[in-house]
Amino acid sequence: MTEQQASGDGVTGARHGRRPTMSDVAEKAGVSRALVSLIFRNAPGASEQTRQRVFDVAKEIGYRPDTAARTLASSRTRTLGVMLTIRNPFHADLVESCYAEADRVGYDIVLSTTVPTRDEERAVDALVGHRCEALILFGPKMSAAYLTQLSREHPVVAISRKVPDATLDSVHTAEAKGVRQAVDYLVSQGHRDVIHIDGGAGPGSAERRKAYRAAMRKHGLAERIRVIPGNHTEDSGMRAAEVLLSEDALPTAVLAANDRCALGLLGALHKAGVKVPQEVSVVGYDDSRVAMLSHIGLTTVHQNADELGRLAVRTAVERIESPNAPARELVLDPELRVRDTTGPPR
Amino acid sequence: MTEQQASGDGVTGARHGRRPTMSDVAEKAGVSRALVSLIFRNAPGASEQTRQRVFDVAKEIGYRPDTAARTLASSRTRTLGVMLTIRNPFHADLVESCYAEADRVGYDIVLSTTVPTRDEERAVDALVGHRCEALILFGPKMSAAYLTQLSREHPVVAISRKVPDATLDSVHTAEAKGVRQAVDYLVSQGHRDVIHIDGGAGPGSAERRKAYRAAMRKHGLAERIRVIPGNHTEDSGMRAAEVLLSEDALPTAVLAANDRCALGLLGALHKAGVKVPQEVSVVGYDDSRVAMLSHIGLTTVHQNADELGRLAVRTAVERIESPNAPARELVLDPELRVRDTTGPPR
DNA sequence: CTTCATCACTAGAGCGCGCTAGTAGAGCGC
DNA sequence: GCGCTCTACTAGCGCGCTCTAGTGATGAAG
Repeated sequence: MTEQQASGDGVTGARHGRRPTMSDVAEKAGVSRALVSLIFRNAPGASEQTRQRVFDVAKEIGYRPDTAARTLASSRTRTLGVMLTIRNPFHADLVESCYAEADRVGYDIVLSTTVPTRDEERAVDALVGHRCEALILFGPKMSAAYLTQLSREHPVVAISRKVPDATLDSVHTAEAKGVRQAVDYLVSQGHRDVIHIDGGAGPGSAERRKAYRAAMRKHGLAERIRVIPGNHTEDSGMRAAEVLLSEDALPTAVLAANDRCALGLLGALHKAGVKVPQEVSVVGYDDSRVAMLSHIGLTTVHQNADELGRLAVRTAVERIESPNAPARELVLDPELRVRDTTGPPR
Repeated sequence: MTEQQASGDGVTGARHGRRPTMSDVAEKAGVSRALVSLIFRNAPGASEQTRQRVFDVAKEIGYRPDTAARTLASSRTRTLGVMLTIRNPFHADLVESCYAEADRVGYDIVLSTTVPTRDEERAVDALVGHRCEALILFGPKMSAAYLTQLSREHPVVAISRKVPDATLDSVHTAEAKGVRQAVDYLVSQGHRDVIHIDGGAGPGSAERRKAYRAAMRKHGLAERIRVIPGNHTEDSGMRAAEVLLSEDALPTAVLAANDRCALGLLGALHKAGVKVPQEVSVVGYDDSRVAMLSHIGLTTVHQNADELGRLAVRTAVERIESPNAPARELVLDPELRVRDTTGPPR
């Protein structure tokens, strides 16, 4: 690493003084603080002329409303808290649709991500601390007990997680249906050795695992059922590949926990010289936009991110407006998207 | 979509009552509010016994400190604002390292992303509204004027963006060096028709474009210089592919604006049946973890995300502590990572 | 005994804003 | 003139917390 002193004004001068407040604007514009407040809230009751002058003054002295003070003073924050895993490309898709819908209904969004050094509880704490009026959790892995407790204290919408006897709203895809489609398709192609890398405690994993077992049994392949433990990261796909490659024979098809897992698996297989789909077919889950774009052409179970995000925001807002309404579960239909990582068995 | 009423308690009961405050905790624990405050700030001056009792009571009634009130009351927020583009996998890498370093130095991080419906200005406004003590901008595309103005009002660290005559701190990779390595390598493999899809107004694009031209000239390939306009999204790679495929002959190598652009390009080439690297070699830029993992095995210019994030946070904190220190520019060396999307020309 | 330090705790101001309850003044009808 | 309405504005409380300047109790030192 090299370090240089920027060639600009060298010493950057006495900057970053006291942050201007509403009173500063009011004083400079020759009006009361209350009027400035009113104007910045877009409330009626100020003349157009004064309004303009206040905005001009504000811009001139670099005034921006203080979110903290606003939040504190008003009972409403009109803010939704979103917990996500930033590494997950599917979550990026969801975030975009959430923003779009939140804009439409006049809410702000605050993001809080989990990273390896920051668990879900910390991410949630940050959102609650910001006084979000509702929490939208993308594929939460937290315990059902914690989730239930949380939903007692705040409006909570879970995406891609079904909670039995739920006291919270959830929006998800019919996991079983997606898995069934995938297995049916693989079997119709002639596959019999279809294995599943599961998502561990990840959202929807239990349902997918169950559905995989059921679908295999339906096709009379109960004896070929095999589940390799995994999770929702690329790493689990790579590890599963190691396991498979260490054995005598590869299965002819693998149903991965999600797209990330599938990508990890593909990477490891590719490194080992295994041809996809000639030697092994691979199916993902999510259809995150990246999977579609890359030249991988991943066959995967499509979840409608736009719709999931939109519904989550709408449900959250409705929950805020009527906290005592019955908990709802919105279920979207998935759809298998056949691309290039699947084909007939070798 | 189907909708079901969750099978739980049906009506969710009278929930989400008034949020408990410090006073509630104080009253229930039989101490003053000030003491509770002190305990939650981890300040000395309370007995171990009382401390424990207060924590117990807080947990029992579900108290969590209100960030807004905290922020308002204290001059410091110990919060760094990070502006990013959530779609960009490289930004995910950066976010992770920022969190890790922020934890180490005792700062919080607030994220604000740009999405198609939310531009950089709005993302920055949100951060400033949250009273972040410094802003860390991942590859900002805003005008130099706006950036300079912003840096006069707040400590600002830009990642991957060099600002001439800077009054702000920046942390980036030696763009030119990376591009030169890539061109040198391609030429050493025998390529002569090396074209460049540029990043438009994206961070570092100007430098990379310039370096590409210089490197080509150095190899006596001035006449082969060709820059296709693009940006930092997958879409631009796909569009560039369209352009190239509509022509008589493909170039033998393409230097993409970044990994996302390279991925889009690879996808489109693959769909058109063009073999990589046999017919065309492709080089990315960033080395986001996804590029490495996928079975793409993208040849790309590695930027050290861990180090970039770490340095950005450190620089931000140092800037907060000494606002008048000279602006700094930290430059890391990039490194070409040769994988599977490059080879000798056809 | 007094003095002083220390510990454990409290009172209360104020952070920047939203919002309710007001007021001053203009315009109007009678 | 009077009362009325309407527009354009203002006063000031309080949101939940931090933080300074305290208080009272205890114990050790002199």
